[in-house]
Amino acid sequence: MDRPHKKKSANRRVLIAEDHKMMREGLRSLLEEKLGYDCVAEANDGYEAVRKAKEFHPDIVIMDIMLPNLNGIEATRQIKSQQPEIEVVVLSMHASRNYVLQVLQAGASAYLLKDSALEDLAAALVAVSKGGMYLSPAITTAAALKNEAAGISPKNLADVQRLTKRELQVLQLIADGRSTKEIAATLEVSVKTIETHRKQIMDKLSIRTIAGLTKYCIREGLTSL
Amino acid sequence: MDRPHKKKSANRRVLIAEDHKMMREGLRSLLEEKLGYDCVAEANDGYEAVRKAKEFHPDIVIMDIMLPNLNGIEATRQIKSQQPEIEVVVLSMHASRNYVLQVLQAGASAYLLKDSALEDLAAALVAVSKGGMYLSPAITTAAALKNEAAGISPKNLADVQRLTKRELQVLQLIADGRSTKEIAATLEVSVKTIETHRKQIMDKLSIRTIAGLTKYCIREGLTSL
DNA sequence: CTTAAACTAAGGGTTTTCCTGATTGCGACA
DNA sequence: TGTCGCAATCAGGAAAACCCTTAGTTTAAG
Repeated sequence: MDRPHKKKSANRRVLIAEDHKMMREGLRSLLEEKLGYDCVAEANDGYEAVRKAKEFHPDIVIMDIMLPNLNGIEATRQIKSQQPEIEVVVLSMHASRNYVLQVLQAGASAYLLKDSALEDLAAALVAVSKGGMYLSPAITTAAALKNEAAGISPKNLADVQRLTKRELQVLQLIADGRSTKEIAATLEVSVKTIETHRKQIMDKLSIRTIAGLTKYCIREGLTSL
Repeated sequence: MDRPHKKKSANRRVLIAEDHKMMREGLRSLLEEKLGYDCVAEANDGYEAVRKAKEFHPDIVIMDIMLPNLNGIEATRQIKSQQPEIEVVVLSMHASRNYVLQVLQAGASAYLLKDSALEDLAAALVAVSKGGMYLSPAITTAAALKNEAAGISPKNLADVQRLTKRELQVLQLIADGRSTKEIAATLEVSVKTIETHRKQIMDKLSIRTIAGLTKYCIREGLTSL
């Protein structure tokens, strides 16, 4: 009664926030032709997503996590803080554990990998319509995550966040392409120290290669391309 | 007459090579519902694309450029060398000039950005069906590129593109985080050989670190995050 | 047939990494 | 006020990777 746009016979109204037009149109086609949803608007970036969510009051927002200008997580946070009745389904390329946590914190109700099947999307949409949650089957630690997300506190905010200041500093330098020796010189400590830090970092992140660390840094915005 | 599968009344048959299932299904929906094509097969990576092209003999292959294991360019090259009558439409995230050149060299007939509109895809498909070429409008240097592509010679190919097939292969594996030893094992050659390739790559690209190579690969779409 | 370029690889010296400890200093907490 | 945990520092020695040079084979081009 307080949501006049919700008529029993109408399809559920969806906003698609995704920066690749082709993906967007593909999604729209899937949603409209196969799943019977109504795509009332599309957004190219995070800001547009927030604006159009306000303008169109969709029931559901399908949100790509990697949006220009304002990323999907932040956009989700803003939408949920202004219109908590809107359900957000986040689409992501990667099954990165940290991401999932952040996404759930931001208030999203579903985390779907982009290589999930249509059925998964359908399942996610049904789940969130009923006020439930949905995590991609591929997210193996789903149950654990939910628990974590429930009792969230800065302490258990992902192994990842447990990097110390020094380690972050070193990690950034590694991803910038500096050698261990250079880093040691820059920070004015011994090479051995940097080696230890690197090992710690790799252990904490469960990443075993420089290439992996670099990618991680790019994902986390610690370095640029 | 030498292509018995081409009947006047049948829809044109398409193979989709794209590693994200959701994108794949979206594309399939667009192609089948809106454009009247027949998606006869889907491929998850480059090798599968080559295999399924042989198996299904589609008229057109829609090929993502960023495929795991064997990238879209190499897959295109292999398909075109075995079945030159198949037209390949390459999809890419980036409007990277070098890429376009490589793609055309590999024998593709169209280069489309993933944020093109459906009409662009439709236009590209029509163009290649008629034996034409199509480049995304966003590729500003399109005309210049075509000329370059016509009179291609290894010399003017930009330092960057002088990487040989083998070197590209090695580069991709490096950026994926494989060690020299692992790469040697994978390609079944000696560690020394890989070292030589790596050195060649670094010389050609003027990049001296793994982190740099990784970033380069990400920029160029040779690896994903 | 000659040349060039891609791919392969070895030898041998240098550097980095990897693994296993160890020490110091600092805040927490009983 | 210990002592516990943890961040930050560093070392030794073996293993791996790196660097530089040289070179054989194959293949495509002229």
